[in-house]
Amino acid sequence: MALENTSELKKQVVIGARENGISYTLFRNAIGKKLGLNTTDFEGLDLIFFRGVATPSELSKYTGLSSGSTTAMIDRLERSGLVTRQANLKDRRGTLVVLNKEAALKVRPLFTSARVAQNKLLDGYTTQELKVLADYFMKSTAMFELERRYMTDGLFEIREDNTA
Amino acid sequence: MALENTSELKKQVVIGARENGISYTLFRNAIGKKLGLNTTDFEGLDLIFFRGVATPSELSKYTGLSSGSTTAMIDRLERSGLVTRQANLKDRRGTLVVLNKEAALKVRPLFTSARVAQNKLLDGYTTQELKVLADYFMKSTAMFELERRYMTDGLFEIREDNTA
DNA sequence: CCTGTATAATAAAGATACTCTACCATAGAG
DNA sequence: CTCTATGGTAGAGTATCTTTATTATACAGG
Repeated sequence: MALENTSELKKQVVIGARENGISYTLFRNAIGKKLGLNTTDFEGLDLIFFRGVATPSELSKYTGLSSGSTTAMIDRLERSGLVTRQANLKDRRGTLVVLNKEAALKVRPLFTSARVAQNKLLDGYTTQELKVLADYFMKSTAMFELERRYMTDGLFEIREDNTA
Repeated sequence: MALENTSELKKQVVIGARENGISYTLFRNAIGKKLGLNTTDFEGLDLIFFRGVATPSELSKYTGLSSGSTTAMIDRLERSGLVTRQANLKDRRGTLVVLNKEAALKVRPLFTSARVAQNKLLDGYTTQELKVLADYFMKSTAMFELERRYMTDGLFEIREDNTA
């Protein structure tokens, strides 16, 4: 029974991961709408929010957008008063996009409820179980990243900032 | 040490979940691009692919699109020969969108590699650990769904197809 | 039965966002 | 101190999204 059960469990995990991803995306879209931002702009803001700073190139990679669209996105965010472009002293070709203080005050509260709920959810797991979850996410992320590169570039590229 | 460790682990899980979501989305976008579909159309096709059938309403909820955009999306998928609209005998107002056989043959191979990799990844976990993962995803999905409703509707609605 | 209201889906207009190409400035290699 | 690669922006043309209006059907109540 344990063996069949395992197969069934694996299916549940795969489907669960999928549905979790969907609900997470829809939740984030709802926040974006609350802020009056479209999906793209909120995705960008989200990265800047978590990192504090981001370059247009990073935003482009993160969102999968073309460089032109990324410029337009930053324009819109800047016009909305949420972010500011700053000179990049390390590379004078580049630009840094930083989050405005008022933006942080506007965005953070919208995440509060979910953050609390997520913490409460994780309180229900033992240290050992949390390790399993953290381990899974790390490996799953690496896996999807590899699969994406495999899809995009045709085949593995050995040298790269990542392992693989 | 165990207690501090737990707090740190929770952070890792939160960040891991986030990055996993990002990599999953980018991976799926790469598949969509391979099929010559934009993000929206592929998201729709993806639902139809996993379910076999879907109504326009379901597609609208799933993608977060307006009804008009959903109609346009189905038009494009139909023009691409990937899906077909069928009459819904249970509700004559409605329509059913079904996946064409050729589409399945075209789409499935693109998921094969990732499916195998995902299976291999899950092989590394015990039955007990898989239960933890499945449990987490179920609860996390419900949590985000509740948070989304909370965000969208302003407050909880007790009666609904879900628990809450 | 048949009237009122809600739901499913579509259509078309106008606004918005995306891709692509071209372009400028700077970095880094040889 | 050239040559090529990288970071970013601009603008044209195309594609997509939202909004409003419309048609058809469902379902509840009198």
